[in-house]
Amino acid sequence: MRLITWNINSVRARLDIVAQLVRDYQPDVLCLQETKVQDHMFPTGFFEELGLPHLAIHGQKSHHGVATASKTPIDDHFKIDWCEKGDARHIAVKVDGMPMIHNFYVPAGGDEPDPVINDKFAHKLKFLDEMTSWSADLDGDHILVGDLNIAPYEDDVWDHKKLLKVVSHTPVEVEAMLKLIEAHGWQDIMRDFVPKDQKLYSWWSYRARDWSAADKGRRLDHVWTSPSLKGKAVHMEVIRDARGWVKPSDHAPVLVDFNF
DNA sequence: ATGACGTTTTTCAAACGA
Repeated sequence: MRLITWNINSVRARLDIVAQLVRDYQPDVLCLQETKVQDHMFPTGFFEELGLPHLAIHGQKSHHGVATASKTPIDDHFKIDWCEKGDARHIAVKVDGMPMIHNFYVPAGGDEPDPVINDKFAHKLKFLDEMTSWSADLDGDHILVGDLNIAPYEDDVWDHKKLLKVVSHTPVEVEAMLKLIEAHGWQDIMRDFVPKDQKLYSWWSYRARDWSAADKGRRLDHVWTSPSLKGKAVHMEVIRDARGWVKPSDHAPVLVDFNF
């Protein structure tokens, strides 16, 4: 089973490269974040033509939004309203023969890493706290993917020391994420395939003059599994090339093959 | 670290992203 997660930064603005990804990599399940489209305007016909006709979408106008597309039928799906804000940051799907797949878009957190003066950062920490409580009570087999907006390890960013006060890599966020991982025993699949002392990124800013040459990346996107699924992932790659496609997202897709 | 870039909207400027 091939799973790809990708923060697409507007699905409607990027239909061409979604098609390119699906054609070139043939995912069984594709999890998108930041779709930036209300459900009634989602390009469902486009996904049918791509061979991913089964959709579970949770969108809103302008911001956020997640969508999971599958080759085979989605038997069940549900959304969780984290922090009771009514925003679109999660959808879970159950596809036959696979574990439950949770697709997340965790709040970015704004600029200032201080919950007292920055409501967005406070929201991010509360969101992580709710995910931690939820994870602690979670039974069964689950896959959790998405843009979690935190690069936890030193080699998940291009310069650990320079990013210590930059939201996405601050100690308070990293501690919250490690606590979240511990709560369920989440397996960090990307790091099972690339050792923690090697650089691994999934996002590069649009603002760099030459993103690839500068290579000032961060690993903001993740694929985790329940501990019961240890050993089921057989391949992982960050599709870095996609960051250089025409009119790219600032995130690269992350691909994992599972042997269920 | 900075500045610079891209998407969206009761648009042509501002909010948001990370």
